Formats: sequence, structure tokens, C-alpha cells
Amino acid sequence: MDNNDLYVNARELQKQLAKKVIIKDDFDSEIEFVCGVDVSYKKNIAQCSAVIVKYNSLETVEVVTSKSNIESPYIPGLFILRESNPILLTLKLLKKPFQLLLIDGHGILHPRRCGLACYMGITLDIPTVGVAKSLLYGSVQENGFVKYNKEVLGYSIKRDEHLKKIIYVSTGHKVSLSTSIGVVRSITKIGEWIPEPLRIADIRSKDYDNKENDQFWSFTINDTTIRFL
DNA sequence: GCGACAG
DNA sequence: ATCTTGTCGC
Repeated sequence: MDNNDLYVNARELQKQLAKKVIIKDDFDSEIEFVCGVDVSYKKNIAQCSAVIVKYNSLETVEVVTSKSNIESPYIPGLFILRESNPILLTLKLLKKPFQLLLIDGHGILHPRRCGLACYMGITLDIPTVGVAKSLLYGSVQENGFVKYNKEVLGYSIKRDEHLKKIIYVSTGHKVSLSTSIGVVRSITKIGEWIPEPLRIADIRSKDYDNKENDQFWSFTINDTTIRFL
């Protein structure tokens, strides 16, 4: 199977998964901890960090990091091919529970209504929210909502009147847009524009020299992942 | 055909 | 995302 087949299959998978996305609140329990994941790249290595913060205090309670080989180029709309595996590997390292996962990318605000946040939510069967720093699809309305034609797919939160400090929030899975907006707002510190767990995950994922980040390195061959602890 | 395009 | 100098603004 060549790469074009892979891309065609991935796009078809997205269309199918889009039908399974639950765009309403469906939490097992009240939100007490929120997790954020982000991936950074250096040479041929992807370093991914996941951070859990306490919802009411924003205190960081756990940080885990993994290194893995980059297995896909960046293709707009097919972010799942590049980041889903590093993220899945990293989340497995977490020992503490969380009720909501924030993803660095879009949810249903996507050409096929299935961005990385939706994919992670359906794969893990947990509530997820997409938080992106730039727009991939649709257009921003005067009221802040992002639409494609008549369809409301997300919301833009403006933290800075002058600079481009705007984030785009959309449902990943098992969470409503209004809840997503509320949570993102409440876990973004004053003066910051990125919600705390994602902000910390971004910093930690870029810190390639932090010994605390050396939890494991892995690569995948024919569907088999090799991990070096 | 042309432009736009999460990180 | 990453590569990168000086520079604008709080």
C-alpha cells in the first residue's frame, strides 16, 4: 500500500468516525482533573508530554513524556497520522486519573468533522476538547462562533485585542461546545492565552535536555511498537 | 484550475 | 512544528 492509499483510507476512516462523535456532555464523573498533551519535533524524533492539572487550583499533579520516531509528515487535515501514536504512547504512562483531555489541534472543526481531538476521544472513549492556535476550516463570525455554511463547529476565544492571540475551541468527543468553552476559559491563567495543561505540556515537550523527560523512547515497525524504558 | 491548509 | 536577528511594545 503506498502513501496515497494510506491517505485515502485515513480520510475515509475520519468520515466514519465523525458519525460516532458525541457532541454533548457525557462525563463519568465531575471534572476534578484535566489533562493536556502536546508534541514537539527535533530532527527525526517526536517528543510528547502529557500534563494533568487539578481543575480548581491549576496545580500540576503529574507530567509524563515519551520520545518516538516520526512516522508521518505534517499534512493539513491528516494530523492523526502524525500525532495520534505519540500521544497514545504517552497517555499510557500516566498513573493518575483525569476526566477531560485537551488536545493541541481541532475537534469537529475539521473538513471531515474528525480532527485529532475527535480521533483521540473515540479511540480512548473519553471526553476530549480540541484547542488549536490557528484555523483549518470554517470562518469566524462576529459573535465568536466558527461556522462552515450554517453549521456551528467551534468557537474562537480572543485573549488579546491586538495580537493574534486567538484559540479555536471545538468538541472532540463526549463534551458540548458550551462546556468546552467554559472549561478552557477557567483553566487559562490570567495573562496567558493557552489553557494551563497545554501550556505546560508545550514547554515540557520542547525540553529535550530535561532528564525528567527520559521516560522511554520507541519506534514502530509493521504495527508493532518497540519501547526502551 | 487556484488557493488554503491543525502542528 | 522548526529555522532564526533584530525589533516593537508592555
